[in-house]
Amino acid sequence: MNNKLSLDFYSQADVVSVARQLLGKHLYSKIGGKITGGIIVETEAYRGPDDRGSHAYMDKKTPRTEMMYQAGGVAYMYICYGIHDMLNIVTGTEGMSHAALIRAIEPIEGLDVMRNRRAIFDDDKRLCQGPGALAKAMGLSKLHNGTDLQGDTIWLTDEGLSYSDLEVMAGARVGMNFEGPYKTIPWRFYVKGNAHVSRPRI
DNA sequence: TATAGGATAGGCT
DNA sequence: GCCTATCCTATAG
Repeated sequence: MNNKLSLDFYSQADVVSVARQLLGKHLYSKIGGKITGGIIVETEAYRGPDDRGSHAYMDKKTPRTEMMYQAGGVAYMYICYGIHDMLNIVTGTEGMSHAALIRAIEPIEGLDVMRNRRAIFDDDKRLCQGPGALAKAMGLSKLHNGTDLQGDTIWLTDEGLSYSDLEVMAGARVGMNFEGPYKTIPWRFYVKGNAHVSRPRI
């Protein structure tokens, strides 16, 4: 596997473009000696400091957001609603607080492991459908915050698959509970008609 | 220190 | 469709 995404990819300045480019890339994790992974089919871009939806809005620096300011190519993970772990890909250069949330993958590797972690045995399309579900299926938690994506714990590859603009939908991000332009800005990208995309398909 | 609320998912009406 | 578990984080006092 020599087709890991490079630092050049992660250091791109435009996180919205990166989120779009991530569709079709493969995401893998190796946790407890078990490899799981699949094709990214849904992402969202978070562009601090101007993005009100970002944890780094207004350049907010806290212990939690610290990882978002690292140079691109590491994981930013945090817990949402006390229950769900979220996996983000940090992008841009050091000091930029940009990140792309991975919301859903189409599982292709380690299906049995994912079924067991999720305790779902009769509906594979639900295994990684949504950011919390995906992290659980792949064995990821906020313990993996800061993981270097060039390593062998979490990594992304280009397997030659890409989706054309005709196959991709852009819409408002999920869970934006505030008012203003960033509530509805179309920074959520997903593969049209793909069964593994999470709920709100609008 | 105390407390309100969140980039969700699953179960129930 | 509506409801809420669950606990960490951020912010205020």
